[in-house]
Amino acid sequence: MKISTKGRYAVRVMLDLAQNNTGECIKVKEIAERQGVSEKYLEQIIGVLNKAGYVKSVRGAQGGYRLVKEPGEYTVGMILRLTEGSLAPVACLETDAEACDRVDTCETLAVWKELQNAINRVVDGVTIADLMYSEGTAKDA
Amino acid sequence: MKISTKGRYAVRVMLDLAQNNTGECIKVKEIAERQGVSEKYLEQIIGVLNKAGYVKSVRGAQGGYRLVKEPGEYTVGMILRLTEGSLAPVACLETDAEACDRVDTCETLAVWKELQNAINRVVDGVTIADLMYSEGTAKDA
DNA sequence: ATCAATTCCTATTTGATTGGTGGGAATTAA
DNA sequence: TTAATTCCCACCAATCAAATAGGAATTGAT
Repeated sequence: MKISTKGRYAVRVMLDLAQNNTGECIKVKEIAERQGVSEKYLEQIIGVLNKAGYVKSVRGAQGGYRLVKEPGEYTVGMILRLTEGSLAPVACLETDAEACDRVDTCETLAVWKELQNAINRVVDGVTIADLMYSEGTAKDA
Repeated sequence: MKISTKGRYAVRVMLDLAQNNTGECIKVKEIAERQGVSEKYLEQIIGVLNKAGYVKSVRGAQGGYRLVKEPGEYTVGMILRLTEGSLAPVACLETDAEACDRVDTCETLAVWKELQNAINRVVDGVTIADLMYSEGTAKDA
């Protein structure tokens, strides 16, 4: 039940782009330095964000990346689902799941559904904009 | 972000013991047959439940397992934490986590904390007794 | 006393996934 | 033309998931 570095870094990349937005392109190298993460690895991750249209790339010298939309329009859930693949806590709840033959009698399915809903409510309720000025203070804790 | 078979099977074992309780010992073999899962694999899993004192074993012929407490006293969270290890969505929220040097400035920590709380609320709010008569109907869905 | 059923213990295996690294082609502003 | 950058893909090491396997220890029944 862990979110992988890929998903976490992706959120941090989006947040970094939002916080350091000056209208200019931001290079992977800069993000990697600020975030303390391998440039090569981030390249891959931001590539996914790019293909999905979450960021816009400019190739060549003086190139880089910028957000396509406003920070408030990206939920953490969107980013995680894109990079992690799925947030379903069990495979049989995935959208493309092949039917489990126990689905009609599975007494545990109810818990996993509740869990999935709870997870979705959190990640879909938080946007990059929400993270921009929070300085590490959780609503709860 | 998946719950492994180990955790899921553990919940099903506990539920099976609860539903098929006749006062007699229940053998791993029976559970394996009912649940459609490898006997040898279940052996390992129930061994963990046994060491933790969640079930009581009787060795030798005519031996088997039974629940120690009432079904209502076992939450899904207890069982999952025991078998999965931890339900924290990121390593830095684990109880024995070594401090991340970004902890003071980490803007994303707040989301992970919320997520963890949401997960805990669900799994700690559902007991084996709750699952016993549900027949696959989720509160939501 | 023996036997068969059962739990208990631990090693091994297979495949997938995670978390990267590395090389180099393509693109483009200066 | 060159240097900076994105883009693309192959590869790798370590870890984990999900079992499988073999046999020792225990015990009720005969």
